[in-house]
Amino acid sequence: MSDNTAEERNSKNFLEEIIERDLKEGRHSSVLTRFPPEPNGYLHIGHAKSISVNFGLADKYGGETNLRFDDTNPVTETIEYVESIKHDVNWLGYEWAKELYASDYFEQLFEFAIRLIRKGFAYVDDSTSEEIAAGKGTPTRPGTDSQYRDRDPEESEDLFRRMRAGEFEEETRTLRAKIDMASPNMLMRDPVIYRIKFASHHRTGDEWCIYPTYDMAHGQSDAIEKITHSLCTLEFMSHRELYDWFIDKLELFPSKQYEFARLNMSYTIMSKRRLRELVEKKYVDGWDDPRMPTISGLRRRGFTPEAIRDFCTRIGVAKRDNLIDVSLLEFCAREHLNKISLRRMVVFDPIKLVITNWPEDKFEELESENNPEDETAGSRMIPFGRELYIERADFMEDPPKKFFRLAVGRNVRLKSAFIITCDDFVKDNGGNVTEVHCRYHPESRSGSDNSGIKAKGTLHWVSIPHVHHIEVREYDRLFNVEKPVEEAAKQEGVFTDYVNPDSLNIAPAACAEPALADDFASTEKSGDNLPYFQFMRKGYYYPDKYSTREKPVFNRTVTLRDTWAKMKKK
RNA sequence: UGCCCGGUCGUCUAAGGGUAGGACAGCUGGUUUUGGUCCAGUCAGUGGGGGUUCGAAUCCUCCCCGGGCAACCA
Repeated sequence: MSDNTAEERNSKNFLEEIIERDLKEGRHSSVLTRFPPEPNGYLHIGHAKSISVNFGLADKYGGETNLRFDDTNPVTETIEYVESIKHDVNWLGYEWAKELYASDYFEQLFEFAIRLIRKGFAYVDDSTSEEIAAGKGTPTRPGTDSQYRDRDPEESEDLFRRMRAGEFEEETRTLRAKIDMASPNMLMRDPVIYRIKFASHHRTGDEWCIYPTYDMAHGQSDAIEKITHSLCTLEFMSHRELYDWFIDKLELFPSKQYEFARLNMSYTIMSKRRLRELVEKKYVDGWDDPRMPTISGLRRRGFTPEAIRDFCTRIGVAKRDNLIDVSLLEFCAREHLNKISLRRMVVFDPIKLVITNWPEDKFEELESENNPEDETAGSRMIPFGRELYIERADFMEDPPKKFFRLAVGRNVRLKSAFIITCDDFVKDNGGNVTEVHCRYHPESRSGSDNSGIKAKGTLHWVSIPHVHHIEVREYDRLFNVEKPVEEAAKQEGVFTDYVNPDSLNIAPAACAEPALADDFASTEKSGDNLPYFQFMRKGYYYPDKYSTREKPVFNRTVTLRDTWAKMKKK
């Protein structure tokens, strides 16, 4: 046990310090957090961070976390999103204490509003949205009082009840908190807290035609649930003053809001609005397109929940803006997938290899381990014969010294099979190599090699008569600049200008060993628990949701680290 | 130009008056029937100026830089 690990264990992030302080000082005796998504889009990796923070912290201190949908705007919210969010949180491996909805509190929030009106802390304003905006002032100029600001509380209450009754058109009246039109905090300049919307709500239907705004609902919901630590992202910082104001004026449970920096990741975007735009304008296949940073996209791509949780732990929590390198996510994926994935051999760009001293009609089944990292994973059999496919890139006519693969006069090991020596090759009229001829060494059989022959490299291969064709989809980053939104602002363009046109490359007929077809047949019922694969020397792959036995489709999650590719670049 | 946050290796994140540490990325080697994994090593940082102090990433101050704030969105 070194000092370093001890140090790591003791280091706390600022939220942990706050919680420990509150516990120690007796402010709270337990911890209750909440994850409060608005059901107006799919969850993304940034939400995973928030989920990890909220559930993780509660868990660390023996507390619980509620899942509360912030569903105060029926215009944009749907049940489809509610379902996807629940699914994603579950899939990530978290269990909420209670499933709640801000809409559960509509009646109570209405009563809160009445209470504010009667205390003189809120008033009905007949101004148009333009007039309200104009009256707000600017960050450097104070606002001006609405002409309705000093309306009698009785009159406001009456109007507010009539708003609820549906007597007024949308946009004609709002309820505003009466705070301070000169506050340096724009949000304190009499914010609108109720608005008229004749919209059906996914839970309350047509019961309401007035809906509370975020500020009227969020903190109050926290207080109703007795949330101890209400953790949100930095952009809500200036809402904190309002959050506290409501709790103070309504004399509610003193929930406290703390803000942390949201996750930003290179070569992607993290805004529901913009992700929706990618979906609607068909830049991608849907919210779960494997290139999307959504949880559903990552799942379809083949990332594991463990990898995503590990990622969220590694990125930490702080208040400074950040841009996490996507390579960290890839590292987390490789680290987990390496331990659990089944190894299979798939040749993407085949070239024929003939074992000249192997009989034409002879085939042998060779055993190969499913996962060298996991003895319990067992093994499978692979047919071997005279004619095989290997990767075109694994043979060179004119190899450099550092090339460890096939070339005339050189040896390589065929994975789980024999060492072969290359004698010759055949070219077509165009000068393309069409066949490679090799001799195998019988005494070099995998597992009982007493040939004494050395081979620098090992190749994957498939027996040509036994090939199963599969479609493989290889993905690259969705955007070709690190920060698409910032870049667009700088160049006075739009973020979609930077969508990477080569983010999807389909290999329609890669050649797979037979075992892969069997693996797939046995998992065709689909779901979230398909097996994770490593195609040897290539990368990690996961069956796509549209994959069938007739037409197997695999998504590349991430490549293997490739130091040879790096050497070639230099 | 107002208010509020923030600034530590390339990227994240620790150190809360006492040796600036870890991870990812990079680079070197070693092992290897995956040029994977694993192992070892290495490169690299406190935005700037003053001040307090025996001692400052840490406290004070001025400056610089970055972000947020003017939706009947959340």
